[in-house]
Amino acid sequence: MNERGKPSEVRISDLALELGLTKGTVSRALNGYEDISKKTRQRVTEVARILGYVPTTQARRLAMGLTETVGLVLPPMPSQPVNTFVSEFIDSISAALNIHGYDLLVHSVNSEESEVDQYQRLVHSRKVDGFIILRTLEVDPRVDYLLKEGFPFVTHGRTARMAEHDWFDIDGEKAFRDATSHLVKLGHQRIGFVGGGNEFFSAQLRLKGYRNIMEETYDNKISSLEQPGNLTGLGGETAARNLLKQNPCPTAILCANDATALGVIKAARELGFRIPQQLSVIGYDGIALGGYLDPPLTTLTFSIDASGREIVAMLLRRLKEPGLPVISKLASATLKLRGSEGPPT
Amino acid sequence: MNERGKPSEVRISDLALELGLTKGTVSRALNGYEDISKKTRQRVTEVARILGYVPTTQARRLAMGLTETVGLVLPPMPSQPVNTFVSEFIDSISAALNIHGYDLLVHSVNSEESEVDQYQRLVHSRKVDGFIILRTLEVDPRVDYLLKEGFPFVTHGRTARMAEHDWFDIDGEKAFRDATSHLVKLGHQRIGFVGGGNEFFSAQLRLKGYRNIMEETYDNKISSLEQPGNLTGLGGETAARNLLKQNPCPTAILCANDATALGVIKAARELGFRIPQQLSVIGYDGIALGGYLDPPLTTLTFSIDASGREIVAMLLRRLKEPGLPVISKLASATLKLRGSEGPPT
DNA sequence: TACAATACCGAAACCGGTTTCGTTTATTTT
DNA sequence: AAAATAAACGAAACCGGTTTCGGTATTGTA
Repeated sequence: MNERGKPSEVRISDLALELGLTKGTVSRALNGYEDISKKTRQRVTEVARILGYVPTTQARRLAMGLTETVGLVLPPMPSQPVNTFVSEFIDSISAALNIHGYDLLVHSVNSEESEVDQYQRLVHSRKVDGFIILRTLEVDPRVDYLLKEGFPFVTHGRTARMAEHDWFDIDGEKAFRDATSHLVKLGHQRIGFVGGGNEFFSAQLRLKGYRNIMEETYDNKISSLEQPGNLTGLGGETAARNLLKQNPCPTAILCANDATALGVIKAARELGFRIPQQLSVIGYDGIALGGYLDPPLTTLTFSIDASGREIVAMLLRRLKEPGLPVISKLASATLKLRGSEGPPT
Repeated sequence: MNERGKPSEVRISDLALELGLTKGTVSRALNGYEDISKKTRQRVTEVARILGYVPTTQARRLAMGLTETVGLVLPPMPSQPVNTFVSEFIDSISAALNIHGYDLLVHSVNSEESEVDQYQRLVHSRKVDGFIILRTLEVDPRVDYLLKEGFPFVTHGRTARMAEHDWFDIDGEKAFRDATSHLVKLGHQRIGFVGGGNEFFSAQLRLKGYRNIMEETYDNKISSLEQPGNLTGLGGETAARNLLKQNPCPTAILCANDATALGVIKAARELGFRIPQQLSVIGYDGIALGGYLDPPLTTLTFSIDASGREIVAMLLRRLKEPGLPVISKLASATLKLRGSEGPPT
C-alpha cells in the first residue's frame, strides 16, 4: 500500500485521470456544483471513496485564500501552575473548532520575543484567520496591536477597550458580591480580600464586587483589609500573613483565585488558624483539586467548556461577517459551597 | 495602511515588480541561493524589509511539499482533571517546535468519532508531518494505525510495540522501587498499592517496581495489598476503603498517580486515619497543588518541560531522517519528600 | 582576438487544489 | 427544421510561493 514512510496518496489529478475528466470538473463535482450532472457527481464521489481521495488541506486553503485556523498564544504560566483551566479550555475550543472544520494552532512565547511579536508573526505569515486571547490586561498590548491591524479576535476577559472588540467574560463583580454577601449573612464583619495584580482587569472587577457589598453593608470601607496579590499561591501566603497579624484580624478572607486561596490557607494553618472555625476562606476558579482539600475549598465556579464553546461561536461569527457590530457576552459564576467557610466564632 | 479588516499584505510578485526582477529571482535571493549576486541579494533583502514582506506560509509549504506542523490529539480527560500536565506539556512542546519553525496543531476527539479516526483524518488531509502521542496504552490503536501507515510519531510512554517506534518515558518501575524502598526503610511492612487501569502500560510498570521491592524484601507478595484504580480521585477513594478495612491494615499506601493519592487521603481521613502518623501516602506526578495539602503530598516528580523538549527533538530528528533506527529515551523521576509519609507507629 | 567557462538572472513548470469563462452537445421553443 | 436555451464539461487562469533549466553578458584562458 505504501512504501517507506508516507502513505501513498491520491491527488485530484489522479482522480481526474482515472475518471477521464479534468481536475476542474472533479473539483466541482466533489463540491456539489449544480453545473455537473447528478450522474457524474455520483460517479466521482464513488471513485473518490474507493481510491481514498482526500483533498490536501494546504492546497485547498491556498486556493481559497483562507487558513481555517485559529491561533492561541499561551500566556506565560506561573512556575507552579495549579489550575487546569488552560488544558480544559484548549480541549473545549479545539473540539468546537474542529466541528466547523477549523484547526487550533497553539504557540507559546519563547523568552527572546515579546508576546506581541508572536502575534505579529502569526498575522504576517498568514497562519491564522483569528485569535483567541486569554488573561486580558486592562491595557492589553495584544488587543492594541490586533485592533490596529484590524485583525479578528475574541478575548476571554474584558479590557479598557472592550467597546471596540468582541469579548466573553465571567461576571466577576457579581460573583464577588455574591460571595461577600454570603459571608456577611454568616455574620462576618471583618472580611479580608486578597486580589490579583492591578493590571488584570478581572482582578479589579472582583475587588469592586467585594467593595460594593462592604460599603453597602458597613458603610465605611477598611482599606487595610484589602491586600494585593499576584494570583499565585506564594502571593496568597504573603498577603495572608499581612492580614492575620492585624488586630482585630479578619474572620474571613476572599481570594481573587483558587491558587491564592491555597496560599492563604497554608499560611493561616502555619499561624495556627483552624479553617473554617477561626477563618473562612473562599476562592475563585472552581479547580477540581479544591474538593480534595481538608476542608474542601469553597469557591466560585463556572463552566470552562461552555466558555470555550461560546468564544469559538463568537469568533466564527466574526470571521464569517467581519462587518458585524461588536458582540460580547457576560456569563455568571456560581458559588460552590464546599466547607471552607462558616459562621465566625 | 490597511483598509477594513485585513492588513494590506505584500506578495512576492509585488516585491518582484518593485525591484524589476522576476519572482523566481526574488525567491532565490531571499533564500540565499549562490547564483544570485551578493549585490542583488542585499538589495532584495533591503526592499523586502522596507515593504514588510513576509512569505505566505501556506504557499511556501505547498510548494515545498511539507507542513512543518506537528499534531497533538488530546486524549479524553477525566471529568475532574486535577493535573496540569497537559497544559504544561503543550507549553513546552509548542515552544520547542516554534524555535525550529514548526507549528503545533491541537485536536481533540469529539464524541462522534473514534480517536483513530481523528488521526486518520489528519494524516490523509496532510495537515501534519508527525504526531506526539500521550497516555499510551499497552495495546494502543493509535500506535497500531500510525505504524501501519508508516507515519512518523513519538510517544510519551511505552507500548507493547515499543521496539518498533520512537518513545520517551519516565522510568516508573525504578520510581516505584525507590518509593517502596523508602517506605521499607522507614519501617513499613504492610505497604498497599493503588494502581491504574491495566490498559495503561505505565501503571503496570509502576506496579512492577512496587512488587520488585516487596518480593525482594518480604519474600512473599500479598496480593490483597494491591488494589486496582483508574487514575482518578474517585478510584483512589474506593481503593483506599478496600485497603483500610483489612485487618491488619496497611500503614502506607503507594498511589499510581497524584489524583489517586488525593482520593486515598480523602477516604482515609473520613475513616479517621491521621496522615502521616497512621498512614503514609505517596503519589506520582508531582502536581504543584500537592504542596498545598496538609500535610503536603510526597510524590514522584519529573520535569515536564524537559520531557517535552526531548520528545520534540526526537520527532524532529525522525522527520529529518526517516531512515533512522528506532530511538528511545528513559528518564527518571525523583522522590520528592514533602511530608505525607513517615515511620509507622 | 577568438573560445570556453563562469556568473547572474529570466522563463516556465510545479505544488494541489478552486473558480471563471467558454465551448460543445442536448433539449426546448417557435 | 432552424433558432434559442439549457445542460454538462473542458481549458486555462489563479492562489503565492519554490525550483529547474536555459540563455546572456561577463570574465578568464589560450
